[in-house]
Amino acid sequence: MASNSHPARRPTVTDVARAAGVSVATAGRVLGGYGKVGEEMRVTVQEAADRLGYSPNVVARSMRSGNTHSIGFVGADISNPFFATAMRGICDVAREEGYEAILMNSDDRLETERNAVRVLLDKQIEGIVVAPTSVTDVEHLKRAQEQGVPVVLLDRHIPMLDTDSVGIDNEAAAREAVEHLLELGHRRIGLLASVDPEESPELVSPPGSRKLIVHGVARPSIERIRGYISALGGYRIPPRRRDLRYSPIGDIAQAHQQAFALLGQRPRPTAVFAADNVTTQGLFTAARAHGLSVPGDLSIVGFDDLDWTTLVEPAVTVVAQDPLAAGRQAAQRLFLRIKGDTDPAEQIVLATRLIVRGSTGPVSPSAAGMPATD
Amino acid sequence: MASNSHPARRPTVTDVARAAGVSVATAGRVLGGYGKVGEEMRVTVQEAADRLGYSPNVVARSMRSGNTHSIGFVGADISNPFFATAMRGICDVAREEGYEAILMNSDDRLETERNAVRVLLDKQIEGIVVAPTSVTDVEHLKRAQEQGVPVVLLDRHIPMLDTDSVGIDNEAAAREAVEHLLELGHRRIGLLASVDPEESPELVSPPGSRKLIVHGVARPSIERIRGYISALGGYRIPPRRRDLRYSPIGDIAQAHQQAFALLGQRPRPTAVFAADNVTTQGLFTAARAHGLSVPGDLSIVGFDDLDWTTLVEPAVTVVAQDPLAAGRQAAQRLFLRIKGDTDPAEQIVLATRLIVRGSTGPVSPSAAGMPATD
DNA sequence: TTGTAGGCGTTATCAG
DNA sequence: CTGATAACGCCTACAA
Repeated sequence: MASNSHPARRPTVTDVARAAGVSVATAGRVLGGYGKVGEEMRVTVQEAADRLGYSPNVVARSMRSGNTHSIGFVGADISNPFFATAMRGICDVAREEGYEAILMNSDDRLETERNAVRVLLDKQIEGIVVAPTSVTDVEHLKRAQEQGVPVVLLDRHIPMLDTDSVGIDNEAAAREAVEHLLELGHRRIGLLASVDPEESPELVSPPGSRKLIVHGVARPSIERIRGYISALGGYRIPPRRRDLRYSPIGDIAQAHQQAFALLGQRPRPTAVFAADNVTTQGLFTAARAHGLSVPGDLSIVGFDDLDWTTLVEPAVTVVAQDPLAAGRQAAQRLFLRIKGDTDPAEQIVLATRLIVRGSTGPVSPSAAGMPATD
Repeated sequence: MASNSHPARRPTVTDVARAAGVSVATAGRVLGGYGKVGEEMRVTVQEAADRLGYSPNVVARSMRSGNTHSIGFVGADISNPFFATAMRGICDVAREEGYEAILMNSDDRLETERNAVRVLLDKQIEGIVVAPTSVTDVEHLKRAQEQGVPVVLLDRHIPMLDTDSVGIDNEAAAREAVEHLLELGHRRIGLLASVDPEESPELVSPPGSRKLIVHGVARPSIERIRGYISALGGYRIPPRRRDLRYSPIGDIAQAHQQAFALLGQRPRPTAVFAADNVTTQGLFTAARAHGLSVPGDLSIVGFDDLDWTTLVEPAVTVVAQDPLAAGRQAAQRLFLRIKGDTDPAEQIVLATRLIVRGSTGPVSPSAAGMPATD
């Protein structure tokens, strides 16, 4: 009842030792569970510890041992379902290993990410999982590695950095999605993608060529655009600039507008591939706003198997990835490195799956304003 | 180029002091930004620090000062959108204060939660935001407070614990939702709720009374059931046991099944209130599985304004809360306490909003198998 | 088996 | 203003 007014300083090994009438070394051995201690001593000390409510100060322990048993995770935004689920996987693996995870949001801003990494390093975390904002500006990540703190990349691979990464084959996944549409007879297929306004992709057609080439760093959306172009190429269809629309990352309103504009064209694409979950949602609402019947007037393929894609009518055909597995794998890889594994960096590619649902169907003659060229 | 093979030990104040040819005390003053240092010394030390790439070891700093600049968050599951968004709010406020957040999932299991809290305390975090699993078993939280570590409750209030809490008025929110249905003329209104199988609510009718009373701790779902009963009571409608269905927390398949069973009754309720986002989804899919037209055959009110509720047709009428604000407020409260505020514990009640959308409409004569009793 | 002493990196205290 | 020194709580040599 009579608790001290000032919040009772946590008892230390020294306190327990004094209370038990033994040396700090002995108390330490019992409480830390190392070395040899006689049976009587052990119980005496343990009783004293229990009585005082002793619990180890892991900060002091970390200070001595150098092991903080903490890892860091840096992602764009934890409220994004992809990162939230990945974080869940990371936390699960961390717990299995007796570690905890510190979470930092980068908001997809390089400066914030750099800060986050620095803070984590200063906190002496033993490893970092990061979904990097930039694939070119990576000094901060390199520095971490040089300090002996392993880094695992999530959702992105950085060739110039000798680092494990966990992700998917974005180009192949997109290609599969678009090929699905092509096989259904669609020939005019639009694309929606989220891009960083600062480093938006450039579509270049070399002089004298009808071909279109994408310039830009290896962000997921860029690679997915490549997949789209590549799939069309397989059918000898040149992509048209007007059929590719971009919106800023994470901006659902812009995604809707871009999709709406894309679908307002005459003639209109008979199918659209949305390269990420935000544009998928924008595409879906835009199709409805235009009063288009799906898949009658328009076929839709989206990215990421979010709940809502099965709840709407018709359910949306999507490219599915597994963020929980991605998080787990990234963490597992990280712990291998923490434990000293020095194998060459590996690029782990997780499977994606095209889930065909009601939003895609054969091209209808009425919808196809322009017949296929072949 | 010639980087050491063994990952270069981080330079310490001592290293910098030696390199600059000054005492550790002076170097410490410059690098830690405390005390008085002459201008020449300052630049000399700073240059040496930059040259060596010095960065403070905050673990050692924490060890001395006792301030780890870390807080903990314990929630059921970060991959749940509610917690993910709340965590986002917590992280944002923490960053503003120069703190970081350690995340731990409790999976809604008491034992896991206890462990999490213990680990966090041992890590010397300075405060905890927790969405507690149990409102009765709170020894671990009390212990934290006794150690001088402030605790703020999220999404739940525990009367027996003298602790700040941030949440909503679950009973009032549910009542508003059900009253909306009553005003539309519905008289037979079903309820779906997620409950902990271990402490499932009991519906008791005192002998000789037609009244139904809910026993159970103050979990959100229980309070929402109270709101449902209270709303019906306002219209002199006795709740019927068969119209109340429960499914285990987080189990979407069970939620669907329970909803399906509820809608399979003859006569069927003309409206259903789902008390949380999982049962809302189950209710929506079950209605479709029965081929019911909404709101023609059945009106639906759900809980939580998730994305999908606006994407489906018709959009779902829901009770909306603001998890981002909840997280922010909880963290703000926590930092007040960390800074020493000793005002009496406050129970912060955030506003909810009934968003009326297409899934609710007036009761149709054909759907009402049984006329109202009055 | 038990105890003593020192140090991890930082900051605070005290002299100079 | 600067420097030597002790201390935070724990663990590990080493000595007894």
